[in-house]
Amino acid sequence: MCRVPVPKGSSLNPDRTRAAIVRVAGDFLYARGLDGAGIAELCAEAGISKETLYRHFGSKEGLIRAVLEARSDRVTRWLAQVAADAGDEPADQLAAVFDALGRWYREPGFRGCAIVNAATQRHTTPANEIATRHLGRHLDLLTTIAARAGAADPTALGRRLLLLLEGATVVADHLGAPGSADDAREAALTLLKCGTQTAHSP
Amino acid sequence: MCRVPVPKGSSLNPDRTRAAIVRVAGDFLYARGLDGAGIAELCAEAGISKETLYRHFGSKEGLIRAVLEARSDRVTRWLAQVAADAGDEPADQLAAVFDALGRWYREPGFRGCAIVNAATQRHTTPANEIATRHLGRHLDLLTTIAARAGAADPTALGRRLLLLLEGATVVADHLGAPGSADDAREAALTLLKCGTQTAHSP
DNA sequence: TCCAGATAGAACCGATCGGTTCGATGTGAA
DNA sequence: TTCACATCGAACCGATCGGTTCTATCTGGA
Repeated sequence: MCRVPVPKGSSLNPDRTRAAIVRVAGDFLYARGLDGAGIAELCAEAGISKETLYRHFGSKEGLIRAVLEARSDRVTRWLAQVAADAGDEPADQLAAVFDALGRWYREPGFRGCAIVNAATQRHTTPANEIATRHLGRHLDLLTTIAARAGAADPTALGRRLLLLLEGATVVADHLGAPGSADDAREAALTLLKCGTQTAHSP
Repeated sequence: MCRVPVPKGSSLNPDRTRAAIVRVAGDFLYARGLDGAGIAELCAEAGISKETLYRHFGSKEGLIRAVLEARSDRVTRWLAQVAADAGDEPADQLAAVFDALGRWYREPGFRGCAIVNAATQRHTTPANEIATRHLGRHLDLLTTIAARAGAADPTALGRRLLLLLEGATVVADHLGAPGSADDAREAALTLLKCGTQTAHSP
């Protein structure tokens, strides 16, 4: 009841604490922008003290790096899983990816891609590097799908599909058009068809 | 030589002063980000006093609004002119637009679209509204081209082309790939061809 | 000729920023 | 039992923030 540094009965687990901070701070910084909230408010939101934050992350930039890397890993795994769950047909995988994006765009609090947003706000390391790697991961996924579809030039097709993915996210955010995912899906399927030498139906 | 409020021989012209501030502040805020520089440094960069800035714009947000509106107008006119200069063929106009974007991506100091960046950093009015209108203007241009090309569904094709435009800008910025404009051009021409009922060559 | 207004430059304001330190209090492993 | 460590809450730090106010100086139109 009274305010004590370590509440009785609490379990002291630094790793778990750190993970919890990354999770809460990630949501908070995404919603408010990197410069839209101070450390004090962030700590209050996370229910931790500033000392705890600085012991775990060293600085605000350190926290941001941890948050962005965790988010990039999560999003990358998410899209890969969505594609994998869509079966073996590349066109189905592509459609599933954009459909998943569309559901994301419609979630309350959607504000675009957190990693791209962060790189836009900072445009310096580490945000920049994490964003570059993040887009590269998306490019890998799309290029792989393009290759499995038998594209004449899988890397070129992958790059074009990436434009649709990133464009859809920007348009959903700033034009207020979550339906951009549907447009992107249809465009992607068109590019896939036109970029594929032979239909591989038996 | 000595520091005087109004240098001898200077011509007092508030409108011209205001326009100059918008121009310099636009470049400065684009390069540094809206929260990356303070008013004091901005005024030093523009060679004006804080009082002058606040008399013309009232607040930092007022300055940002003026800067973004001016930028949106300029970019919109620029792309429309590029399309107009490319002749009557819709495919040529589309290619010219993406080629022009590619030249922009390669300019030193390119940092993505200033308006989209601002909306990402603020995500509140007025930046949000200006960004929405800005994307809408691009959409108008692309939809018009799609319609003139005889697209079966000009508005749908316009929306898909917009994804390519915005996606190319994001990818050029954060993946460090100015060649995204070429990818976008090829994808756009493919979508145009596939979305057009009949080739209108005589 | 005169005066309203534009402007520079500097001082100043309260608020907030990121970050540090400290004491009190608890946990968990040796 | 002991002690290193995790944690909270609060006080504190210098710097910077956006914004205001002042004086002095010059322009441009009445």
